[in-house]
Amino acid sequence: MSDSPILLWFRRDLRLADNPALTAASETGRPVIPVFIHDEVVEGQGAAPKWRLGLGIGAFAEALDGIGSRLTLRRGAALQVLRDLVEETGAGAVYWSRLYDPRAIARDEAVKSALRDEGMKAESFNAHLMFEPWQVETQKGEYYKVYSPFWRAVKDRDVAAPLKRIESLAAPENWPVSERLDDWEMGAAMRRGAKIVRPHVCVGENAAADRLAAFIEIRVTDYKRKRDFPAAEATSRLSENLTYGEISPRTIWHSGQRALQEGKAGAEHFLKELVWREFAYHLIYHTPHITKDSWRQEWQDFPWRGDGELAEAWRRGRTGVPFVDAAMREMYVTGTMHNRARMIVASYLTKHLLTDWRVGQKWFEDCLIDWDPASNAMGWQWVAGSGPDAAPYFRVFNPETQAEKFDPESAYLDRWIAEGRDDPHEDALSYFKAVPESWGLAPEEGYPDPVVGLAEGRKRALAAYEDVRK
DNA sequence: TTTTGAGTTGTTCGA
DNA sequence: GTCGAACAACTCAAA
Repeated sequence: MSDSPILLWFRRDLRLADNPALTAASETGRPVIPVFIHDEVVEGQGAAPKWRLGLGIGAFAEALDGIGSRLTLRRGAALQVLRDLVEETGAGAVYWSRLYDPRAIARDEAVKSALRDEGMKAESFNAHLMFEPWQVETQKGEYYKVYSPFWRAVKDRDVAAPLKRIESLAAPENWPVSERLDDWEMGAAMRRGAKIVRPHVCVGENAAADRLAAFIEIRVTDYKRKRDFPAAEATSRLSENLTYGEISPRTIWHSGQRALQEGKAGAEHFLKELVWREFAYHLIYHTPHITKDSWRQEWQDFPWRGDGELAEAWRRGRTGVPFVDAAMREMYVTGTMHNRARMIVASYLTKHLLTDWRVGQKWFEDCLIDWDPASNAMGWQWVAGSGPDAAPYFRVFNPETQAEKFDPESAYLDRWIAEGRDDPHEDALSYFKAVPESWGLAPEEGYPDPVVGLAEGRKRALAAYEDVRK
């Protein structure tokens, strides 16, 4: 038992550096068997995140090969797979990094108690967050419901320095049999050609570290000024890597803190964004219904429209509102969307089209390579008005005004809208190659008329929101 | 217990 | 073109 192998169950912590579970396992000196389990919690993901996860697993398997270890892949219910592996390898312990969304918590609690009942050591670690949701509380001992006080509560806390990259792992006498990643067909649901999206993703721990370094070196100074401009390439784009744990939040935190100390202007705004992610996890942990139901009880009965033609126009980037359509196409082709654009398309769907925020949430889950259950639940409800720290009811984004303010040169629209342009941008054309033929889209078809007038939509939204208030 | 100040990201209208 | 006010009222968090 004392020298029995440890199963290291990887999930969204696909990295060798600053991985507490991995470090703890390594320090025992016992053989470590890295495992990734493809279970229903993975199965429930949308097309793009699942495809992107497959790329992440592939890169991480290579990284493990590089240090003389290997990643064992198995399909099935997590508990059963772990039991099988214990049986096959004689492992005496299972380590993993905690997750915080309700589905994962339910699964992990069941796994932990079952394994312990069966005499196994089962330990979870924190690799995903800087501040555990239960370690931040108000003076009254409650969780935070507003971002600013949350920020003030954590901003001066000490965050432990990142752990060193693991350079070698003791191998077991025999490796368990692994399935082949290709057989998992992680990209099978990608209706948009994976070939179209592939050039826009940035996979793996090394790439993530390079991305961070480049951001801190070049862009953080102008972050405050430029981050709101979707055509500016002023953001870090690290959400993609954070999602799969290819970089740790505290690695980013410490880089940001160093930049702050060096007097780089945008550093504090950057750190605040990282803490927004923490806040989203704080909320999803304390109020897990945020992923499915109105966070505010009084919004439960808001007469949202369900899915339908309007939502379909929104999904297809054919609302007739250039900024909205540009953003939806950006997401379809690249798997990401600029933050400001996310707010605008969400506001348009929930307010101008009065459509249920869950319709939008679901489409984002299908399309975003940085899909994150906590950030998205919080973000959608924030825009819809049903969430914590919510926008005042009268805050309805006007996509035209926003375009004038944040895309004054029209660079974003030019990049993503092909119709009616003499020499359309390559990315704008790639959208038409990416969409399913069944959508029947072609750039020469012409640009659609607006599905609803902006002024009319705004008026209608304000009236509906007025009603719910009473 | 009560009070106080504040609350990510907006738009429109009229001066 | 620019600027301030109005658009509501309520909840949150700390003093």
